[in-house]
Amino acid sequence: MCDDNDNQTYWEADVDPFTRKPLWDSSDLRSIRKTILVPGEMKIIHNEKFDVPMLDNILPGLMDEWPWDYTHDTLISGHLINSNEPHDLTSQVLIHLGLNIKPVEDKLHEATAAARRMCRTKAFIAQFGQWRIAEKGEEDLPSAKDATWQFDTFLPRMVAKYQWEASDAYTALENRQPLSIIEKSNGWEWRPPSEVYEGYHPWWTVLSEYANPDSGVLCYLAKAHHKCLHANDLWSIYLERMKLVPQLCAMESRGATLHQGRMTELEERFTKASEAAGRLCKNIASRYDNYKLELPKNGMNNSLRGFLFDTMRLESPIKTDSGAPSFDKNVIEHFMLTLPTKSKELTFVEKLREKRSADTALGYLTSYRKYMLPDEVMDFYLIHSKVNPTGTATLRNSSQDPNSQQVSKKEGFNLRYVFGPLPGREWWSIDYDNLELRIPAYESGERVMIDIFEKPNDAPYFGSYHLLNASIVYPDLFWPLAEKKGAFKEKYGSTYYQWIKNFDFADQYGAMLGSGTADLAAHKPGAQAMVQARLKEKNKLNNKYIDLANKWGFVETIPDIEVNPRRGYPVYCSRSKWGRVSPTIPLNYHVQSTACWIKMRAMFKVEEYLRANKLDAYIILEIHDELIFDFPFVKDKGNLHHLNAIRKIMASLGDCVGIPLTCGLSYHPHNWAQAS
DNA sequence: ACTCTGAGCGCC
DNA sequence: AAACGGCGCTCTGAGT
Repeated sequence: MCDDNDNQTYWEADVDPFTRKPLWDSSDLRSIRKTILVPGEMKIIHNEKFDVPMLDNILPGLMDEWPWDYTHDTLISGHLINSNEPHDLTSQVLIHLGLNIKPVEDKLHEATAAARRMCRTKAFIAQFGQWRIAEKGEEDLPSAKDATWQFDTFLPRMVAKYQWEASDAYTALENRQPLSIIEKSNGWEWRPPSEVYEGYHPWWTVLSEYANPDSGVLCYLAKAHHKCLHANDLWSIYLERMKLVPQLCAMESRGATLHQGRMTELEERFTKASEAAGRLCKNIASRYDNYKLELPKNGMNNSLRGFLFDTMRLESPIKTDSGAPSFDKNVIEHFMLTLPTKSKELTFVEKLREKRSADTALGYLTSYRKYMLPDEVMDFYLIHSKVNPTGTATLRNSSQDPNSQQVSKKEGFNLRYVFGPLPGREWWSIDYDNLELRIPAYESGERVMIDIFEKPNDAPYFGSYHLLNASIVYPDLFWPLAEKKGAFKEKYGSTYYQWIKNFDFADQYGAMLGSGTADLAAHKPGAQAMVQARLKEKNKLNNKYIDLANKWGFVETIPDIEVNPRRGYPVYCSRSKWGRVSPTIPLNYHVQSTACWIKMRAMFKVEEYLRANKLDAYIILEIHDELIFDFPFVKDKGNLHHLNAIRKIMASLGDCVGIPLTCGLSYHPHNWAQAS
């Protein structure tokens, strides 16, 4: 089924590496997948009545045989079966059941869009008044983004009803039945049913015709998923993973608190900064042949582009993905270093940077305003970000509306300042130390790295991976400063230390030897080759996972001895059109996902601890390798013993996958920005 | 009016 | 052929 050659197709690799059985229990996966590209017709489970019938009417007996007492989630199982595939119901049903419900969805979309258009016409408004149509940016629809029509799926039926009840035919009819609405080029008109076709206008039922198969197929999909999970020894992993659902729900509904006063304070400061910088930019531009610069609200627009590249004739050293000259923060950094001091150009670039930073921060604050809800305590508000445990191709959760995993901690723009505990509460955060470095280090047995983690107080590295690499890449600069803790960082904080940090992240995230990006970050040709020569074991591990990914299509997390010692969570790696997995992906996915598996298991045990001790304390935010806690305020860090216990629990989860771990603790009594 | 993409930028 | 991983959000500007 799966031989190791370059021409293997995407789905031929979906084989369990242990049993060598296809991960797919369906009869012919290839033909099913092909149907994704060929819209087909599905037998719609249709009910003649207007009202959506009970599920049991559609699928008799289902309720009796199905274990509904346990919350099953096809998103969780779908992700476990193939982390890299679309997990929306339409795609999953197509893949696992060979049913295409897309046409029903499309019909609903078409009808809703048409109804929305109709409601906006003068004739309609004259007859029925102004109806409210969902629009982007409305205050009480904060999560309405592009697919606003989805908020109006009730509309076709409502329009049909109003049109029918307003018609003369309706009142004239003894045996009252809804008529059909016919769209004509000159508007809308009514015809009695006999002139159209037998039955009703589709708008009466377009929503239920969408909803019925939607709920119906879900049951069969769950069955297909479960079969697949059992067949591939993934059931225990699934059950463990399902514990996440109620816990994330609880986290979401509790929310995080923020203080409006602090928010206003920042908004005022950033608004002033943005306006001042923007004015200066425009003034400078006007000195170039009276250039009328229109600054974008953020990022880039044609006016700014024209001024930078055509009028000022700046030559960007970096190109965007599409090959156009870029002017992002790296380019700005470049020009700050190279443009002549006191030149108009330099001032412009500086001011543009100030404006962008202020605008970006303001943008985030605006989005927090959009989503925040009043709390019971004066001037405090709540934000309930949505957490999606199947939102990434790895085991990370994604966060949405707003994304609370990207709250700025930039100097001068630290937005964590607005978040913080209510009066009478306090926040704590615990994060893993070097989680994503420790995993490959211990897994590969890379002694040099392990020593750093195990001797955090010893010279020359004092527990710092950055310093290790600095010693390899800049030996002449490093070794004279090796004996004193912090000396290298102090002397080269904005140059070599910063560069080696950038290098480390590039290397950690898989920058390829030969591409030169890591070397560029380190400002030293050959840097990556030097580091890789020292870290042979880690390099071998990288190659191992690249090979595995090419062979099987996925890599696995390190097996958890408490859940399933035989296999880990399979994480699928996408292939390029030439059939091979990009070599930057496999180790990355493996490490990132193992890290998140550990953190997820830790969350369960921490929750147990909190409840077992009857604490009025909660996990309120999760940021990949970090948990934020809301505790009742106790003076003199009176909760410290609990936090230390939790820290121990979190670290102990490393034992399940054989990675020794430690955690760091921060105390936020006033706000999230301030830590002690 | 709606749809889609690219660019830019925040976090880990 | 080309390689720095994972995300979400906003605005732009062109296309439909």
